[in-house]
Amino acid sequence: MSERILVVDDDQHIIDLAQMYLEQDGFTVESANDGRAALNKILDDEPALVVLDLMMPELDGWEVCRRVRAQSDVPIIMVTARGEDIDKIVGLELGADDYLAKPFNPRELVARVKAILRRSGIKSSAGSEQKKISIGNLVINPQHRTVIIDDTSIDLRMKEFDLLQTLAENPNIVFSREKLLNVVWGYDFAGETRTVDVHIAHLRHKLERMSPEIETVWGVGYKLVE
Amino acid sequence: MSERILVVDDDQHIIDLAQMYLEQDGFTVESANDGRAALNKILDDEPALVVLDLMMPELDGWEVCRRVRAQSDVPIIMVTARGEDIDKIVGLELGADDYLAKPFNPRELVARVKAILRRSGIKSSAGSEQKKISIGNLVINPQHRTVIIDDTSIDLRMKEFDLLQTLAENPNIVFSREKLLNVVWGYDFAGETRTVDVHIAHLRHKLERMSPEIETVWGVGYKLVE
DNA sequence: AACTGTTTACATCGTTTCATCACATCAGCA
DNA sequence: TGCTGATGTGATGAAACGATGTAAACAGTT
Repeated sequence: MSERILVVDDDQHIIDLAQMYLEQDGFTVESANDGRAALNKILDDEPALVVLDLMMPELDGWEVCRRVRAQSDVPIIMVTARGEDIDKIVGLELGADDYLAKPFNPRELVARVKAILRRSGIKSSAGSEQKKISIGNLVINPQHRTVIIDDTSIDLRMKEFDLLQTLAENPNIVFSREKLLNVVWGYDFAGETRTVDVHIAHLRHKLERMSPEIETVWGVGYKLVE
Repeated sequence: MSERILVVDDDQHIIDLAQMYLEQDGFTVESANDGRAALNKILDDEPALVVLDLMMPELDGWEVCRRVRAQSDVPIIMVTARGEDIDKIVGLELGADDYLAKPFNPRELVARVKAILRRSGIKSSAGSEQKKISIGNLVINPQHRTVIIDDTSIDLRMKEFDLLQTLAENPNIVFSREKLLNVVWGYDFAGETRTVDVHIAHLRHKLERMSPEIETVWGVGYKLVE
């Protein structure tokens, strides 16, 4: 039986992205688009954890958090725009358990959800540790953030690693540049999609001896194929 | 009361073609065949806009433009042979408001004239927006450059669309291949008239379900009949 | 300065669009 | 009917366009 996570945001795109990643790790995701709907779902459905956007119509995150806390100890991860007063959010007036700055990397969201659930003593049915990925002669260890090809360790930079991990988690699946920007850079990264190309080029250069290859799907994006 | 446009060119054929299309859209057209006559007309008659060929006997377009600018802010569209130094023309030394490369499509000339007049805040008495064309089960939207037959969108290439639009704007009127080349390809397109036939064939194939038909008028040309 | 990441600039590649050719077919006419 | 020039249309190659690869310039951190 998997934990139910409630994701609350007025932007459906963010919900979709979070949902995709949480479900991939074995969670069940419910969603709400405004504070009032969120409040109802939290009290009625009793999710194991709530991801709550601060800025919302109807009832904002602060108010939802305050009202929930009056009746429940459900863990809450607050999502905030950068620059908002972080101190007030965590552990203080509001009693949120953690926070995440926008734009967030969905993989980081998953990591925090797992961390909080672990801390709360709830045993996640989702494999609580990230597993090694092994494709051909490529071995990725997400815990240590290391990449090994034929027993040789490869030194990757952060973006390169995230990019490779994303592709390797779903081999043979094509990722558009936009999708990669969403996942690796965060959902509202404002820059050029061409940036992806440059990191792909770096990866190809460093991973010359890798047996799975990063293939270009013309007009669409990239995929990793064995 | 319609705007007066002055068209200046040493080739009477170009003037005639431009005049036909501009008048069809509700403008009044005056013309001049050389730079000196142009200068006089501009200063005496004060047209709302000037279409000026760069290459002319007596006074060339550069010189005319320079002298006009000394006394007047009348919008000028410069017509140039391809490959001439565009940057020098628009907004720089010469102060022209727009330019058009030869050979130009008369429909595009009309569009630019309207755009400039709109930008200049002069309200065109010509219906300033292109209207949809609807014949039988055929609907053409020139703004979006879309073609719909029986609620099904048809994907046309640029030349195909221009050709169809030209025929559909004057249903039951026969267009010779030369006329179609003038209007769709530009007035001094040098190629084969048979090129028209090929595009007509493409159109007939794509528009099989269209109720108006493209008819061949033997020895003359094509027309669209309901 | 060293390091990382982003953007820019230009070369290259793949696709689409177009013009022309080649040949088949057709309309008109004797 | 047979002839002739006009038209229909698939095939082909060239050009235009847009996508991608990649080095190098630039910007921000540490």
